[in-house]
Amino acid sequence: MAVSVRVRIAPSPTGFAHLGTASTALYNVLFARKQGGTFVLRIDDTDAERNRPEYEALIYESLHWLGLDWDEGPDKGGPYNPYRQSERLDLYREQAARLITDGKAYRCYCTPDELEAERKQAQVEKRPYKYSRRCLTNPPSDRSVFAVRFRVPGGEIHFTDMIRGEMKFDADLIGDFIIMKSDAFPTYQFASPVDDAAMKITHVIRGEEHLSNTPYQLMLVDALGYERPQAYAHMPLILAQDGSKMSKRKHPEMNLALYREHGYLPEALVNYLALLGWNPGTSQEIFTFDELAHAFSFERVQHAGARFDWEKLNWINGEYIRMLSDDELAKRLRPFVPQLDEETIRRAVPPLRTRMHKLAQAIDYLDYLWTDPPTPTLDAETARRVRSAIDTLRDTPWEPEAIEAALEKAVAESGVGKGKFYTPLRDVITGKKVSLPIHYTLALLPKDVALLRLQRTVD
RNA sequence: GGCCCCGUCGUCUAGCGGCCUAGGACGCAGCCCUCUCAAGGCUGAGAUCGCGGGUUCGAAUCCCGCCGGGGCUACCA
Repeated sequence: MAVSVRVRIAPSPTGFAHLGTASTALYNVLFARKQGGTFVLRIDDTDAERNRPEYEALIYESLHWLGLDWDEGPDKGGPYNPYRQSERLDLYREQAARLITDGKAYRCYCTPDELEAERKQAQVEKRPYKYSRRCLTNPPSDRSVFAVRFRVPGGEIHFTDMIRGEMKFDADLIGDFIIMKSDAFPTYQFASPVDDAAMKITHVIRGEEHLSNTPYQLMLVDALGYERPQAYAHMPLILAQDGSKMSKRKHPEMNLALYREHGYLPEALVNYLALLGWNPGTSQEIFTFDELAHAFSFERVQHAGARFDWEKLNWINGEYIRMLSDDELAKRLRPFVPQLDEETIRRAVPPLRTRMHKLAQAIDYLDYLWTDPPTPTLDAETARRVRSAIDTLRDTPWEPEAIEAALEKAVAESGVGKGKFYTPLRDVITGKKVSLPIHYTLALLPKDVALLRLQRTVD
């Protein structure tokens, strides 16, 4: 009888919500949905120094925006409350005490400086560093501040990674590591496996940076007598364009808020993220969420890190924009052009939709509607053509089709081509070299305003 | 330094011993459409499969070494 799948993400609220969190969350959700399992959100706020509640809110917000909703979490509760590690401190302390009682962990009174000296010494002697176990064999009696160190049993650690297969680590190479900090907070290495066990997590899906951490956590799981998770999956990292690891400092694309601000559709970002490191084995590029959940499998996850590529994201986002209905696109455009009324936005959608790879670009096409462009100086011949445009437009119904027809007639009579005729009109109306097709450009502007802008250049 | 993961067009990738003169997508170039910009259509350039050895009748695919990148080795997660 198979127990139902339970997966989790455990982000740290130490800064803005970032891309890696979204990516990991996505793979967890995809797996959970496919297996009919449960997706848990746990807040890993054991770094008292750097955690901030507002960052936690940012995580909720970003994940909700992406549609990656969780079944259990600090905000909605669940059978394994609480879901914030800072509220589970008693559990970690109890378990650490149990390990100490069992002789599987011990108090370490070494100061950071002393440990640093040990490490340096090892480096000088060109030998791999392992904690000296000074506090295990010969603890000082005159100190009171301590951390708790796990007594690493050594041996070989085996586990299954759903992406890479059977993994094997030599734990004799791992030194005794700290599980409880001197501030009585657990380290990640400790809190994570304790909570995974307590919350009955069956599959641990996380970034590749945790692959080497797995033996640490498995030793703890064994020492505590917990059941091991069924399997792990370590997802390839998302790299910056230059192939380096993404850093918050140098790579703004890490910040999830940025995507919303620029007008990337959450479903497009999800689609892109799914394709970064995974492929369906078919030529399909655009997926609904359900299609992703259905097609997803760890066997088809890439083993190497993948570089983030704006161009591909832009293309996918453009595809999604073009697939939206007129009304839906108008609705999503609203926050980007608050200067415009709904009716105007709605009328701008048809010519706009093929011209954006992100929603914020609408501003470049539409800002002439609320910004008065400078009045250019026209030569005599151009002025003559503008006058003829004014004449024909004055009696034309203010609709794109009618305007187009009227203008084409004026063009034919002018003896010059459309390009020569329309370019100055575009310049006068928008002040730009690029705009929506001229008849839309005109139609979106109130007729009197459009005629005024034209008229004042020829007066 | 030690341990672990990884290495196919610029990028994301297909490939799991012969179907590969290495396929697709993004991007790029040209042409068509066209009032600008897009979108769309059509064509095209682009990878000696990191390098060097093996194994094999035959290797991008298997093995070894090297090089390169990344991760872990924290009282950060």
